[in-house]
Amino acid sequence: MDVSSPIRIFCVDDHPIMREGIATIIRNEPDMLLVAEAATGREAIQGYREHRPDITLMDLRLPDIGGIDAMIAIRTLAADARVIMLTTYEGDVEIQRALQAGAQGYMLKSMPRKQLVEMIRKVHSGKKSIPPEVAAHLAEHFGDESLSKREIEVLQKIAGGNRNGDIASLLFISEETVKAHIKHIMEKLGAGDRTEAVAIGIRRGIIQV
Amino acid sequence: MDVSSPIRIFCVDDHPIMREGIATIIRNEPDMLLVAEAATGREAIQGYREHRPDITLMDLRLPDIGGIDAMIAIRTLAADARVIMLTTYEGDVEIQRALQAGAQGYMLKSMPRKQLVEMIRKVHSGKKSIPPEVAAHLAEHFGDESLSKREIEVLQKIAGGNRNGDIASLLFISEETVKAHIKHIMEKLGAGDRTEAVAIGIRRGIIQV
DNA sequence: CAAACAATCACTCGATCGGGGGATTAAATC
DNA sequence: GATTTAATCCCCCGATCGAGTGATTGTTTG
Repeated sequence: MDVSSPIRIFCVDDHPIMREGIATIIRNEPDMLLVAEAATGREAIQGYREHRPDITLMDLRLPDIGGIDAMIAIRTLAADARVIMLTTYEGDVEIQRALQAGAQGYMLKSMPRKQLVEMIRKVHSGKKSIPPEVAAHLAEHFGDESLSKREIEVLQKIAGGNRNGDIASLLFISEETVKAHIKHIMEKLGAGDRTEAVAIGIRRGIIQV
Repeated sequence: MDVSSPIRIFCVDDHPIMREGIATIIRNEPDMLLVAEAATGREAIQGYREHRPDITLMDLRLPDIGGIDAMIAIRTLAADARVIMLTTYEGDVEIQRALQAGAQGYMLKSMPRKQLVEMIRKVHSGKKSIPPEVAAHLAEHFGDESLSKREIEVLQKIAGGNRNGDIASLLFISEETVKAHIKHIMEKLGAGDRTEAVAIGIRRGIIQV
C-alpha cells in the first residue's frame, strides 16, 4: 500500500451521525483520507469541483438534488469520477438507476464496516463492486419491463386517489388512454388491480409516497 | 457536571456505520460513556439486562424484534428505563406508538450531533424531549382517529390487491362487513378511494409495504 | 426497412366499488 | 346503567373499473 498517496474520499450524506461514522471508519484506515463532507446534492457537486476526490461516497436521499442526479452532474464534469452509493435499501429501481447512471459501487448502510473499506479499495483500484445482497435484490426483478415515463406519471396520480376521468383531465388525454396505461402498468408490475399496483410501485421505489 | 459518574449509554442500531457515528459522538463527550452496543431487538433486551444503562438509544427498525417492542420488553423488566428512539422518520404513527409505549425522547437521524447529546443529558436529568420537527409531524395528525386492529388488517389486504369478496373469505366475514370497514378506513384517513387509503397508510406508517 | 415500443383513442360489457340508508351484539369506558 | 366503540350484517343502486378487441402515429433500434 502506497502510504505517500492515500485514497482521497469525499462523503455526501444529510445525516450528521452517519457522516461521523464514516469519518471515524476512514480515520482508522491508514491508506485513506477523508478530504471533504457534504450534506446536500448541491454541496456535493460544489465539493467535488473543489476537492477532486478519488472516491465519492454518496447517499441516495438528499434534501435538494437527489444522490443519483448529483452523481450524474459530477460525472458530467469528470467522466472518470468514482462514486459509491451508500444508502439504506430503497427499492430495486433505485439500485438499477444508480448503476445505470454510472455508480461503481452500491453499498447498504446495514453492511459491516469492513465491507465498506474493502469496497472503497476495490473501486479505487478500478473495479466495480456490488455486494451479493444488493445483486440479489437486483436479480429479483431482472428482465422486468420498466414503466415508461407516462406510466409512472399515471401511477402517481392513481396513488393520489384520482379516478380515471380525473387523471385524463389532469394529463389532457382521454379516459381510454388512461385505462390503456393502467392496463400496461398492472401487467408490468404483476398487480391484480390499481391498488396493488400502487403498493408495488411504492415498495419498488417507482413512485414516492 | 459530575465527572465521577458519567451517563452510561447503550446503543441499539442494526447499522454498523450508524453505531460507529454514535460511538464517536459519545466518546467526545466527557460526561458520557458508551457501555454497550446491540444490533437487534433480542440483543437489546439481553444487553439491557446485563448493563443496566442510564440511557438506551434505540433504532425503530431492527431485524428481529422491532424497536418499540424491544423497548416495551425493557420497560417491563425495569419500569424506570430511559429510552430515546433514534431513527429516520417513519411516519407519525410510529412516533405516536413509541411515545405511548414510554419513550422519553424521539430523535431523527437527520438532526445535528449537538442535539443528540443535548437530548441525552435532558432525558438523563428526568425530562422528556421531543424536538419541534418531530412534534410538528405529530401535531399534523393530532386528534385523527386511529384505525382499529381489524381495519388495519383489512387495509393490509386491500394493499395486497384483494377484492372485497376475497378479503371477506380471508377474514371469514361477509363482504358487507368488509365494505363497512373500508368505509371507516377511508373516512378516518381522509382518502377518496381504497387506493389512496393504501398510499396514505403506507406514508403514515400504518401498514408496511 | 422491419420490428418493437410508447402514446394516443374508441366501443362494449360484466364485475366491482362506494355512497346511502339502516341494524345488532359485545366489550370497554364512564 | 349509560355511552361509546368495534365488529358484524343487510339492501339498493349509480359510478367506476378492468377485460377484451381493436386502431393510429411517431420514435427508436437492430
